[in-house]
Amino acid sequence: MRKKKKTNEFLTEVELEFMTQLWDLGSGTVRDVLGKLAEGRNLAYTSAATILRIMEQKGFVTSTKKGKTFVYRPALAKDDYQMRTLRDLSEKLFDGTPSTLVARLVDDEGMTEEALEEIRALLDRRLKDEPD
Amino acid sequence: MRKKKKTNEFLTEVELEFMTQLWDLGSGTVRDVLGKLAEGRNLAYTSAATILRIMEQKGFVTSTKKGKTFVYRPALAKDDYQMRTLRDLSEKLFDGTPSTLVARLVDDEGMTEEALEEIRALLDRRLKDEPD
DNA sequence: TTGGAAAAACGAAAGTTTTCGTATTCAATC
DNA sequence: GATTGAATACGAAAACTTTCGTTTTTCCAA
Repeated sequence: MRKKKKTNEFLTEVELEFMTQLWDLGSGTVRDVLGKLAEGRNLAYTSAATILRIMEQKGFVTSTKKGKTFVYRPALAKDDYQMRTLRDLSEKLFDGTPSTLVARLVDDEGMTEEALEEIRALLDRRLKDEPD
Repeated sequence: MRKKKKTNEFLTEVELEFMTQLWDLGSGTVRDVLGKLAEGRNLAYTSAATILRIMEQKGFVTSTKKGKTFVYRPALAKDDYQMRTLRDLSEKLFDGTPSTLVARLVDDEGMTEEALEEIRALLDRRLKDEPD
């Protein structure tokens, strides 16, 4: 029996790179996305097209045809994907305790006072407005 | 010119699985790590040995010989790796704003009140004890 | 000392990801 | 209808990851 093909619910590195542009654009063609990639990134048009086609196969994006050109659109919201990713990371690297995750963020010297305040404000709001 | 080999500072999925055991054990042999993997995980001894050997090549672990057996040890602290990972994730998926990351955690319905309190306590401590 | 069990060394197959070339399709225009 | 420039379709090479089989080395007990 052939090994079962791994159906990953997570984006690969390049897929994330592309999806980030699509989230930003809302929707776009191969050329739109390609044009929005980082400066030094030299990727052939056909490569970009292939990546988007694969992403559609995997269900990460949908497409509609406009004239002869495909317009791609994210099939999942960035928020949702962010949360899914954090759950996974929390599980895999933080022993399932999200507070350890935040602890590590807070330990980070690179964090500005402002960012920290912002985070606390978020928590205060959540703990005040929605007491379980 | 052959393409430069990508020197990734991050663990692959299987490497993380192994490193997690090593962090927990402090140090261990191939057999120690293998024995600590999840129940249904059927991995040949030689596979485990290969993975640890590769991890050593990559600099993620070090080894010393005890009798005829290698004892492996993490070459980086879990804390450090957690932070490195969060920085990367923050950059790649959260537009470089860690507070968005925490926002997504806080939005998570699966988060317990207790975990939220814990996180706020962390922040209060950090903001109180170390005012920049 | 030596036979055997356990570990290491090594190579390679199989799977996945990333990239691109070539062929084909398509629509607009000449 | 033929031409042509742009897009899609497809296959495959290259790189990396995951897994394991075979061979070699090593220690120890009989």
